[in-house]
Amino acid sequence: MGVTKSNQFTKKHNEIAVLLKAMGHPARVAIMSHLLKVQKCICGDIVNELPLAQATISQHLKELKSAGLIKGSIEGKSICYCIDEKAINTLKAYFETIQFKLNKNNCC
Amino acid sequence: MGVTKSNQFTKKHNEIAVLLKAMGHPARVAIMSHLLKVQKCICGDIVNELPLAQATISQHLKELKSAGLIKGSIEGKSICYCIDEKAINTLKAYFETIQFKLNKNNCC
DNA sequence: TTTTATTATCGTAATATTGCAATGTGACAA
DNA sequence: TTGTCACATTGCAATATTACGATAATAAAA
Repeated sequence: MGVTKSNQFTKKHNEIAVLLKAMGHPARVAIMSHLLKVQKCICGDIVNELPLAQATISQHLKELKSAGLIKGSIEGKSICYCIDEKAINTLKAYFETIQFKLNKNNCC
Repeated sequence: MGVTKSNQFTKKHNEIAVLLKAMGHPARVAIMSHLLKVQKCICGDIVNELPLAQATISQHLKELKSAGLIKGSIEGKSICYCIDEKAINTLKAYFETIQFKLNKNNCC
């Protein structure tokens, strides 16, 4: 065992889970937060901002990218990262919908 | 290694990460979705809805609860579950803020 | 061309997660 | 009191994640 049975769930549920899982780590939340704070794309000075080794940061960036939360484009010898708005829109809409439906429930 | 260095990050980042991580699994997204669909609190028929064993569902519910995403109250010999609005509000506000700040950036 | 800067990848160790069968527990019913 | 229902917990195997040092890889600078 130890394998998530993704094929048993709907496409939508898997899509949401992938995005949320990618952000479900304080380092990755911090990375997103930094990308947001500095405005525009950033040519990775993230290693200096976080208390993690370069290899670790690189790994976290890879996960964020493969989940579709950030984009990275090569700029000379460094790489510019920025948040992918689409993913944020998806997640915001998701929680908005939940909140809306919750308001129609009269419980708890 | 293999341990998340949570103490190295801010309280806020950890708080968000805990919530997102808890929802970062298709089964748990599906559970939330079901709780939402049936309206009001639900006396756990979740096992019948998902393709997972009872022990596994119980574990997922425990994680959702300990992260603060759902509440459970004993009702005779079964348990009524419902989504904790506070957590949803937190997450919705979080993504709303990101989206808002993104709009002020002119990049990508 | 050699060096330097920036990022990625590999290998590895420590730990966490996922999933389930089996078993435990507490409330109600018979 | 014995059984049953609804969950929780335990114990385990399989796999995933986190973190980092060492080592590529690539592009610009000297």
